[in-house]
Amino acid sequence: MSKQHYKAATYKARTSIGYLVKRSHALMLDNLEPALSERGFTFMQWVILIYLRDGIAVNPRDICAEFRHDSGALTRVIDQLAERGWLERNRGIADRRKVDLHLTPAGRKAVESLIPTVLDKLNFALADFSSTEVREFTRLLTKLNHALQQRLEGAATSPAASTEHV
Amino acid sequence: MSKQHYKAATYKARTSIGYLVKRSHALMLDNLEPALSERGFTFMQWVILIYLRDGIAVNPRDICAEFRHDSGALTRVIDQLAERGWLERNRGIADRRKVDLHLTPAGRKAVESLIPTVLDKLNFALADFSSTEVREFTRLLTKLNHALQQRLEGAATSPAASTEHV
DNA sequence: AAATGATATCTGCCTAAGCAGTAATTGCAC
DNA sequence: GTGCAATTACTGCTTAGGCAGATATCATTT
Repeated sequence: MSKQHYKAATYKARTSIGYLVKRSHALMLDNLEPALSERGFTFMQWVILIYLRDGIAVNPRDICAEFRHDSGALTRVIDQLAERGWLERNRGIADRRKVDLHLTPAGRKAVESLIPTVLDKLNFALADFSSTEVREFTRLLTKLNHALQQRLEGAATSPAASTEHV
Repeated sequence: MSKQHYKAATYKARTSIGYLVKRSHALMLDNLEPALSERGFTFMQWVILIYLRDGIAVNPRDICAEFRHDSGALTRVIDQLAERGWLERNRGIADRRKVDLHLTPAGRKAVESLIPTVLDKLNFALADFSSTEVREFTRLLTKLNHALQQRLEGAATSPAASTEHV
């Protein structure tokens, strides 16, 4: 049985982790998106480009899993990026179902030029935080993600798991 | 000048607060939404109902500000909730531009019946966390939100503020 | 009090995300 | 090896969110 951090008698939505995470996400987007849009990029386009830079070569499937984005929607974002010459698609050689994505030189240049802007916005958001706080914040978020990822995967394979913790 | 928590030379998207927050948000939704949908509610419907329960009576404007939701989209979600008899709209008495929202008895019953499900999912997500961790996590998220909220409001009134921190 | 500007809600339009179904390919059981 | 289930990417359809304008009301200035 899981710990009872929240109890019905005392629960207020606005102090719950769920609400706070949702709000943080929205505020971070509002912080970043205008800067990207000025340079002609959407947030999802940026996400894919930076992921390609960090991961060298990847398939749409990996991006869907990492960013929990819809597979159909992703195909269309990749279409846009390919049309503008920032990445290329190649059928996977080991597994022909897959599509290997890699940045073109122009794409690499574009993403590198965006990085300072994004870092600036990130540092802007965390200006009041000490290094220790950022480190602890990172640790807690990673821990939450890791736990949820594992639990959700488990629930997908065994439907009974959804009530298992009740 | 803000602290330089992130530097271009060492930046990896997957260890940044921005990415981690986005991912947490997505995973929390995946955790909660199926349970709500089983009971015939969407996430946004739940959000409005619980906010009304906590805040007694509120206007759409407050919900937009709190949840950073589009005003037009919100009108339509409220339409749905009103049609199903869970809340009622009244023109504001002090200010006739505003609309006062309040739960009907049926609406209150509905939201109360959903709370255990939601708490269960929240506790499920935080099962590995100690009380101290949850408290610190809450504090850090609140701090981030508060900082961003203030900074974004400032940027809205004075456009120069967007580069002020560079 | 008249005029101007700001605020709150709503409406229509457009884009993007979510969902279901398809085709191609692979892995596995037998 | 054949058959069957699972995986990957894509396509069409539906729905919800984002954006720009319209309307009604209020606040402020003169």
